[in-house]
Amino acid sequence: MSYDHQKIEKKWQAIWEKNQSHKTNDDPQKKKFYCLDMFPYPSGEGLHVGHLRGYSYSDAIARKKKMEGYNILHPMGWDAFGLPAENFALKYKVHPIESTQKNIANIKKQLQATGFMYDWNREINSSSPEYYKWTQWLFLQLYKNGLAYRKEAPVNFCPSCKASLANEEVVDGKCERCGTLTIKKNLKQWFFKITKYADKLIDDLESLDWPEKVKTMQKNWIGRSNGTEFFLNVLYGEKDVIELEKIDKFTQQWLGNIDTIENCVKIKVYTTRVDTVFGMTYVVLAPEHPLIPYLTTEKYKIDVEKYVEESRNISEIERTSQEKEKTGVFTGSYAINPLNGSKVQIWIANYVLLEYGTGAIMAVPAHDERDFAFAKKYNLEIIEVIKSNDKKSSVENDAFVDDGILINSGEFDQLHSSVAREKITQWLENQAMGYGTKKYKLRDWLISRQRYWGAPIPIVYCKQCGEVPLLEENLPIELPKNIQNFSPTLDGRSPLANINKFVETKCPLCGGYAERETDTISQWVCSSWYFARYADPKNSEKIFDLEKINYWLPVNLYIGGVEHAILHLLYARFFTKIMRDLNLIEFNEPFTRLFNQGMIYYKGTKMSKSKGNVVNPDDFFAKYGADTMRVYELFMGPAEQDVEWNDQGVVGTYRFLQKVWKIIEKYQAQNNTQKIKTIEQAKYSKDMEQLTHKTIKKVTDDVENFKFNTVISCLMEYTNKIFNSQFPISNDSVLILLKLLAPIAPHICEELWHQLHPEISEKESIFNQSWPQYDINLIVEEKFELVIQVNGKMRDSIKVEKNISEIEIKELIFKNEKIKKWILDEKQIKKIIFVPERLVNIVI
RNA sequence: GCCGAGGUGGUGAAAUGGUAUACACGCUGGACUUAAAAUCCAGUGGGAGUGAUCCCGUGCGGGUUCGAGUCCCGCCCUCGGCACCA
Repeated sequence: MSYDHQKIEKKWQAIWEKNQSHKTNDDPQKKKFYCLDMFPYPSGEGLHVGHLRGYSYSDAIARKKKMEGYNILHPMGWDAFGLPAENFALKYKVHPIESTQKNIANIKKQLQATGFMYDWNREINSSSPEYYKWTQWLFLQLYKNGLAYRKEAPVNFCPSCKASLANEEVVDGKCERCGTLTIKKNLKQWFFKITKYADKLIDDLESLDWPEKVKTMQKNWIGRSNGTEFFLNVLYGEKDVIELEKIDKFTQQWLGNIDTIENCVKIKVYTTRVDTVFGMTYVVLAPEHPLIPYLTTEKYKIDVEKYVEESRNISEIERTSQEKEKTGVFTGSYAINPLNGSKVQIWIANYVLLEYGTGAIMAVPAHDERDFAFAKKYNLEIIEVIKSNDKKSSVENDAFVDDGILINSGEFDQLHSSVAREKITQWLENQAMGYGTKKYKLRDWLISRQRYWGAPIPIVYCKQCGEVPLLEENLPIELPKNIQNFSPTLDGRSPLANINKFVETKCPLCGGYAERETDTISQWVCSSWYFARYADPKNSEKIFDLEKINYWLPVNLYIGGVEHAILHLLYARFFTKIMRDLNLIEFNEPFTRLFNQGMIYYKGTKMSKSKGNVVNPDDFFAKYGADTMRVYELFMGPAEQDVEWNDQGVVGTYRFLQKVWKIIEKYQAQNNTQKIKTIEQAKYSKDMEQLTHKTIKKVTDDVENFKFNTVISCLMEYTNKIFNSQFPISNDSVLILLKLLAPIAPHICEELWHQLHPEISEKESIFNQSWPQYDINLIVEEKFELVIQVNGKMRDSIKVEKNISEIEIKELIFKNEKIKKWILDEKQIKKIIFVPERLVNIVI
């Protein structure tokens, strides 16, 4: 019987299904391992072999861990809400509920055909009311704890998706999904206060076994900086102070705690380089800064108004253009440097952003590249206040931006930058003119979407009571199903707004007429907590049971693409911290270890159906089988690296599996009762035993380190050794080969295992066998290959006893014909380097 | 510009500072076959030589070392991420 992959793969998938082999039971007595894949969205295009790479890694790890005796949680589910699913439904004019179900069924079939050991009893679907009930419930918990709020703000809006986006969903000013340039739109939107957790989200990264790249990306995204905020007294024109009463309420508020100091207007600036404050030669406000009208003098009014108007229009369209030419305009007013009392011009410029810091900066052209470029352009003064150690550099041509020794800085001269920052901040604090503070680039998370296919936000608006959260017992608020038109609208309102039956409701507080919030919750929220639900997926009373959470969570290993480095992984960490503060869980970080598998390219680009360059798993499985695909995908190259799919390369792994099959055939055909007869055979048998244990060690270690490509090459070598031998195959070597290969190629190994054990029932499985252990004593060799080098170049190698002495080696060297050629006279030898159990190097 | 990863045969790629190119693909030759496929065997970095052998070789230029793909310094290129964040 030859290797019929189609037959055996179908056979074992059916048997595993029938016996519920992959069902996970909570068993507090057993050590657990939670191995999680990022759940996919149920795309209408189905999966291609590129999608299956990450799943193949996690399945191999999960199966190996199972053989090592762990209780495994290896679940799968669907990130079913959101734009892709909805757009698919709109395109094919079906209801998203229907298309989502269909797409899920299709992908599930593909995953099952690949033979992954998911426990489908725990399948979850983020678009099912049983699930989004708890998404809504979490929203209410955030709301009650002041972590969800509604605010009118200029938000990123995608004109093509017709929905608002979170900052994280805007890449280079474009919609992360469809690539359309986003616009700013003033909308009343719901936000989650992720900024409250900024410090924890940075600091807790330390403890995680994650790729450094991802940690760095998150750190940069949160963008924490330490600096100083301080106030500058302001003069309207050259000499008049502006009294606070003359400023409108909004601007007063915006300026913050200014009125606690004096009764006149000050500008607040933020800097990380307060050590350079004596080099301040002007101050810059962002074009949207609310103080501008109060500061602009008559003489400059026309210029300023024109500039502000222009930058308002430009900022929306040209924000993303590569050429970021700095422009600006003088207001006519001045600010006073609190450190030395010098009077500096107040400018408006496009390179200062309102949203970051205080929307205003002190400009130190000598020590900041942007200020330098601006000062050169507008001919503003440049004062050097930091001396570099490097005598050659000067602030004539470039800003000097490193730390150094202060000069031209009064009492702070001669201090190093790092000391000066502390001293000057202290000085400002003593004068009540400033303080040390931290700033973040991270903004609060915008979660409302003006789309149909999402969980409705559980809030109503009542004429009497205002904004009212729904009662928990009334959850879920279900999406209306029987509607004709769920297309997004152009007016920035959700399609739900047109469904009176949905909108009109009663106020939970007063019972009077109220209207529902019609925006839905971003699908990123749904995926921010799903990993916890798998521990208790069917609980209808609680979001999950704490005991179950305590057993299974956190996730031991999380596998997925690097494209989620910021969005999903940041949101999930944020939700974990919230759930912990709500005492729903007792851990701090959701994913202890993260692994990002590389992408598979095909014909030069990323596999995708729209580009027509996919390898369809259904076709592939028919030709070579799921096991071959799994072996090939892991063999292609290092797991974290992008790799190119090669149709020809596949056959090598197919041949490998066939060879494994033939070995078992050969083993079964041979007479296994024969005793070892010859000396050669005895030696072979000993060498083979040693190789077996070496192989166990290598495979075990490399799987742990995700080096599956070398795991497979090692198993290929082992297989070749067994296959090419003229001597009978030992029982040990075939059983161990099958066990080591089983996590990667489960079907063929299960089949061959059963062929070797015809007496056991099909309920038994190779995956209930224990992972092979190696005996370190058997790996140790008595002899080794001694490399003989002359001047670092290998000239010969000889097999010698392990405990050979240096004197004995010397004798061997001088007897060696090949080496004699290189050494004419022993007096030539300068020295001899001995590397124990490895080599000897003769230096002449 | 800044941060990160990488650059090794015809190709995918191996290599705790110690035999560079394991494993696999492809290619060449051979066996089997009427033939092909499949399978099996041998060879396969470049150069010189009948040959044993020798020389040169891990993006480029230096350095450390008995010995460097690996460590250090300075460049070049590719790919990812960030980018007026004061």
